[in-house]
Amino acid sequence: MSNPAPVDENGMTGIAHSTAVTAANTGQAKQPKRERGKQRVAALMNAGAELFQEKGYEAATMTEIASRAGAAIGSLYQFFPSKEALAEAIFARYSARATDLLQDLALQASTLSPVQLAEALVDTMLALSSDRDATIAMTDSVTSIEERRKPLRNATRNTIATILCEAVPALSKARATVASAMVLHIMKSVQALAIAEKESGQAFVAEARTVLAVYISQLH
Amino acid sequence: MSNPAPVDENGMTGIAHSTAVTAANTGQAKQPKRERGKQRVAALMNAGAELFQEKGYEAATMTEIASRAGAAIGSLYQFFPSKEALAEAIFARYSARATDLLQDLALQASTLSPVQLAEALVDTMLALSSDRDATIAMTDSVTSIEERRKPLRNATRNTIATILCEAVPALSKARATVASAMVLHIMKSVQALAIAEKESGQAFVAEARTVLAVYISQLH
Amino acid sequence: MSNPAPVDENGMTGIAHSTAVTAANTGQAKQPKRERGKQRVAALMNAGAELFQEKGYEAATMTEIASRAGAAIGSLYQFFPSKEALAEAIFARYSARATDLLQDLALQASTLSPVQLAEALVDTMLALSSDRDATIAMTDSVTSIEERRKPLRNATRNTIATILCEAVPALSKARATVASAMVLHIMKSVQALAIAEKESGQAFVAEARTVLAVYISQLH
Amino acid sequence: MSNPAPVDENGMTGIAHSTAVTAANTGQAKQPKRERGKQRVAALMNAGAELFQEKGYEAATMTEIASRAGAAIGSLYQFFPSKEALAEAIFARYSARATDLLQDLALQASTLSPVQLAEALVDTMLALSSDRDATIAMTDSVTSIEERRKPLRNATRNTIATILCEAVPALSKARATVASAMVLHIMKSVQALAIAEKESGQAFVAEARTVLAVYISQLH
DNA sequence: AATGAATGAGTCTTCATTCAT
DNA sequence: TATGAATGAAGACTCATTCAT
Repeated sequence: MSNPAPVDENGMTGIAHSTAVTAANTGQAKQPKRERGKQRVAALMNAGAELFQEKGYEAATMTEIASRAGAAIGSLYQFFPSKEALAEAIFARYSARATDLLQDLALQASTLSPVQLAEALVDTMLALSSDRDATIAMTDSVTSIEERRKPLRNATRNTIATILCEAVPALSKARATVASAMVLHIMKSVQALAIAEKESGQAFVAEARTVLAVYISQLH
Repeated sequence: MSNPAPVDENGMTGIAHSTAVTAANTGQAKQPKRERGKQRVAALMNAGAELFQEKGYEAATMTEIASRAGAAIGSLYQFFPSKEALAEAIFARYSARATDLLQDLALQASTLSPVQLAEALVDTMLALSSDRDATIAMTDSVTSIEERRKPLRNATRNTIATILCEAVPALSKARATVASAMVLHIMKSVQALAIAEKESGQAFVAEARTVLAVYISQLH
Repeated sequence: MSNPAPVDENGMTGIAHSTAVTAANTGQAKQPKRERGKQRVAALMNAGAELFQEKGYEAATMTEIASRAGAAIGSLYQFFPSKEALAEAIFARYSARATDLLQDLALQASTLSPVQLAEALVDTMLALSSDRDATIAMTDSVTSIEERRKPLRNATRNTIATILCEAVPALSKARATVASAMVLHIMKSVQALAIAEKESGQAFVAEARTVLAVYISQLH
Repeated sequence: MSNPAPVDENGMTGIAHSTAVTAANTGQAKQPKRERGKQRVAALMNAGAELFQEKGYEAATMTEIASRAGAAIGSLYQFFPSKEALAEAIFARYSARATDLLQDLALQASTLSPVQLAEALVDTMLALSSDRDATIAMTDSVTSIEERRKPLRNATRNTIATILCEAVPALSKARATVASAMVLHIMKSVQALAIAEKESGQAFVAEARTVLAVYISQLH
């Protein structure tokens, strides 16, 4: 909302389905043992993602994040030992989701027509929008995320390149690489244009599907 | 650099050539009377734009901005009464440049082929990239800029829509509006892809030109 | 170790053998009813004494103390209702030990030569060194201990004065008082010099015995 | 006051008179440029030394230190970028003073009788008492000071050993080394006993002079 | 006009203590 | 009784802004 058209790199890996999706794999965060704890961790991460996206990483305060999740500041620190750790956990969750989604798509790529593929890619983007804004907001400020982002982006592009090669058998490896970047960029228009503007959103999503289909169709 | 692929909305107005390009239109900034003052203001704004882009709005400190511009903190406040005022001045400069550039393009639009138009649009984007990153970095944190951005974007889209209508006479007003958003988004890929990755940058710029040409050509 | 040469006042009372050695005399600590409880209390106090000495009173955290004693934080609070209560219990234990030791020495003082007395005093100091560091570390931060320390010191001096009077019958009460303070101070060199420097430690202990013997011998 | 009998190692170097005594040589502290600044730095260091000694390093808060010096918290941080930096500056001042004082004494050692030497040593101690308590309070908590302390102590002992050798020509190097440690320890009784107890203080100072004279006289 | 020391509100983070399980 | 998650007051430190020089 406050980030009307953030179109950064996105992220979806070519690696097998991410094993863990919880905060723990990020590093220091204490793993919640009880069911209650899991819910709290999720609430905390959601609140963090929202606030990071609304006001930016630096401007979002840990106190407000805890407060929005209905927790005390101490509780937030029980699970995430630092603001950066929280940011990394959010990034990890986003990264895992993106990876899973694209991976699934790769499995069916060879059976899809350009139009169907375009639709599937747009849908993938729509499903990820929630954490994406937060991820973008964190990039400039959190060094560790800045570093993790490039690999994610490369993995994503590779997977898309693979998908393109399956959908368009004649496509050379080299062309697929460049094309994957453009496909990814066009996919982002869904978030940049459609989501930011609810009214005319539908028209933009439709346009994105069209452009993607046209672009994929003309690849050779 | 630190902002690998920031592809937000950009900004180019449909309004007549911006009247003032200096900080003056921000309202707060004191107008320097002599040449020396103008240079200092420019240096200050450049330093601010650089730092905002490198570290993000919040992380950039007024002290460091002044320091990079070779000025004392007191001098910075002499011209820009607050950090927000500095941010607005930088945004205003970017906004004015974008407006001017696109406005010029609109004058020649009717004489250009789709391919030529695509090239011109890409060139416009390349010319603006320096201040764009800073503008994006400021958006989340500076409320006043968040508000100014939408109008800029709308104006930009209108101008692009106008350009498209002139280049593709058969295009309806409604379609031109949606198309302008997509054109703008594709233009941003230049910054998102090409600038962020110097090595393969050229290939991406070329791809952007192609995609834009293809997209414009198929409009009707 | 981290307290290379802490030579504060020490503590040994002139009062009869301390009645209770456990945390009980602190007032707050709950008396454990079974053997297992006693062990746990001792473990907790030992862990506290160690940590207070290693990192200082403030830097030592209740969580780490419990953890080192192999107990949960809740258990620690079961026996010691506050950090200060734990500190007081440790002080009380040290105080009682010191009192007992010196008291025993007083009983035999009249039968000892200056050299033998010097040796006995040095041995007393060596026996107490473990808790002394912790006690010193707590003094600055825990008001209640700061207050308890002076009485302990006075009592200790009184007992030493008594010992000196028995060992050196000609000694006046007034002189014995001043001398006791100096004797105590020299005793502390054992901890300050000998313990802190393991290599040359033996030489220092020997020197302390000598000085003490010389000092006592010349009293009159 | 709250540290009635702190008798840690002290510090006086054998190196030539310390070059700089200001806070700057400690490391990061910004050097005050105006006269006003120097006064402020001194006030800040005095307040820090007082509070560290009264409540211990951890318990003393930066806010209270600034407040006692009549400065804002921000001003304190202008000169001392961290609590540790302040601690180091105080230690450096103490270290320099101690070095200077002992060095001066070494120059006249050969002309002094044991009694005169004893008096001079006691006077040296009295002159240093103000910063000594603070230094001791900082030792446990500030790693960098813990490390600096041993060298200071060694240097001090060396200088004292040199003094003893000049005063007692027959003294072997080895014996002088051990003796210097004991002399230093006895010197500390001045602070431990005399200063802590104002009433009977005089008697203790006198006793210290006596013991020192006796000890030095019997060296051979 | 230029300078940079001074200010203090606001941020992240820690940790003693409580209490539901 | 034992456990450890939850709480929030308090502390170190930063930085936008002011103002005396």
